[in-house]
Amino acid sequence: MRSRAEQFVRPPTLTATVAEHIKEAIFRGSLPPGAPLHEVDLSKSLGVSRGTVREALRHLQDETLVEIHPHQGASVTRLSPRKAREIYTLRAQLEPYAVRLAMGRSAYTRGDLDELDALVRRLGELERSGDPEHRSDLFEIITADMEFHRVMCGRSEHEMLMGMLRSLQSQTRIFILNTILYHSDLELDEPTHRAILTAIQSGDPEHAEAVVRKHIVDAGTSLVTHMEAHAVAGREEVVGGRVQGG
Amino acid sequence: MRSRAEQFVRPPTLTATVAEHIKEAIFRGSLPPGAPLHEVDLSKSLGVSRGTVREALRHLQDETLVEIHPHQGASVTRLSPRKAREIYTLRAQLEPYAVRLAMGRSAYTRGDLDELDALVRRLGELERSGDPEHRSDLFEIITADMEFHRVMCGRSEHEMLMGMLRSLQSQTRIFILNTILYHSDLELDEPTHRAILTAIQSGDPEHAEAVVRKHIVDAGTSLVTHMEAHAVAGREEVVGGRVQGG
DNA sequence: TTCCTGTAAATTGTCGGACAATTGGACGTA
DNA sequence: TACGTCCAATTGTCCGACAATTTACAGGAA
Repeated sequence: MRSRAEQFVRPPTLTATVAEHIKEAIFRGSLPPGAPLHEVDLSKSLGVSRGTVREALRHLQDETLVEIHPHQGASVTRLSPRKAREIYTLRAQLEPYAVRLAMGRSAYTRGDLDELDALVRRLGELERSGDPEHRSDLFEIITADMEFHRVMCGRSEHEMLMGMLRSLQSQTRIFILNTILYHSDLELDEPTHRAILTAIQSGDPEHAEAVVRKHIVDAGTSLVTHMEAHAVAGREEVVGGRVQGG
Repeated sequence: MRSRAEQFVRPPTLTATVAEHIKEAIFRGSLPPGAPLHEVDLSKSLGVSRGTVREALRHLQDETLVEIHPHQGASVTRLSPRKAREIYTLRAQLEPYAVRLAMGRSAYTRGDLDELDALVRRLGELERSGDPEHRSDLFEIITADMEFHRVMCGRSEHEMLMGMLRSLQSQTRIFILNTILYHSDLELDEPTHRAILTAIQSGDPEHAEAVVRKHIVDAGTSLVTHMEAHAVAGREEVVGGRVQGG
């Protein structure tokens, strides 16, 4: 919280709003991986010009949430075990580092810890009450999960690092939502998140770093194993647990 | 290398060409940090439409090479010690990791090592013969430097990691070009690059990793110290501290 | 049938002009 | 000096148009 005067919420540019809208649809699963993003259709259904849609799509491309093939159009980024592995290995490198940075400066306030605690509890409730077979429930679970990671890393006060993590976590959302949905042997994240919080509270940066890294490595390994088991040899692209022709 | 028939060089989209053109100008220093990027001027001087220029600028924004302030226009990203520290700390995290990945799979071929060796030698020649007070000489030196790092990390075969490093190295170019230029107490990079290559050839991943990390940490620390000492008017916060390793 | 080829439809890439929205600065007044 | 108004410059967004390219399909040849 800054002590400065209140900042008014500026109306963001239309392009940003459109990009946010599409992103949200991807996060919720209404736009699954591979879904075509037709410029004219989008501009008509959103009531904006084609140019604005184009700009929004380019931004999402740079966030690697959509793929653009020249003269063929844009589509939601497709999934592959390889991409999953890359995302999780990078997160396993960067998130522990962020936590170490924050702890090295004793940056977690009492308020931060309370916030993390609340997020862990909320995650637990959602995981117990929700049905991961339902997109809306799964969306809530993933949102709580990502929020925990965001807050956890936020205190690093490392702007560029946070930018990278935001992108990686966005992509993580797509993977979890569209992979787990069809196979509900989902492991609960509440215990590990609880363990992370405890480690942070312990005040030992190296310990916390190790716990965070292990959590991410385990989650990544589990997801990748899963995807590879359900992928058909020779076909790398996987969408929503089904194999797409090449 | 695919065994398929030869791939013809596709004419890239105009937007990509324009973005590349502007990027090159930034790398060469003809567009220094803070330089305004006027949409109409650019479109007229490049002979393309304003929309194309806009798209190109958005891409460069997502690469954090230009800043866009709503209704005020775009400009080349400004420098700050903080940004320098962020860039180098991230590189110090990611490049050693890339080298470790590559060495763990024994991915460096004889050809790779020869290529790296040639780059080290070229760097040495440039550093000895060039005058770092001249932009064109400095540009060549930096290009050889970055090329070494690119090849060094390229064998990691980690697409997403390479994407991040490409962006970080692009920004590194801006920093070096526009900081060193005015203060020629430049440290020669040939010896450290030589040491890195030797470490890679030694076959010990942990050793190589450590050498790479030290090189980047040292370079970052030197640059940040430099910037803080010579803080220029118009720059924002100047915070103490040095680039920390892993 | 299967393979090839050429044509047409669909979609994106790029252009130019137009106007609204916003900003920064010049100007005038107290 | 301080303050409020007006104006010019620039970006944000829209529209319509056409070129370039890909894809689908129909039709012909082996």
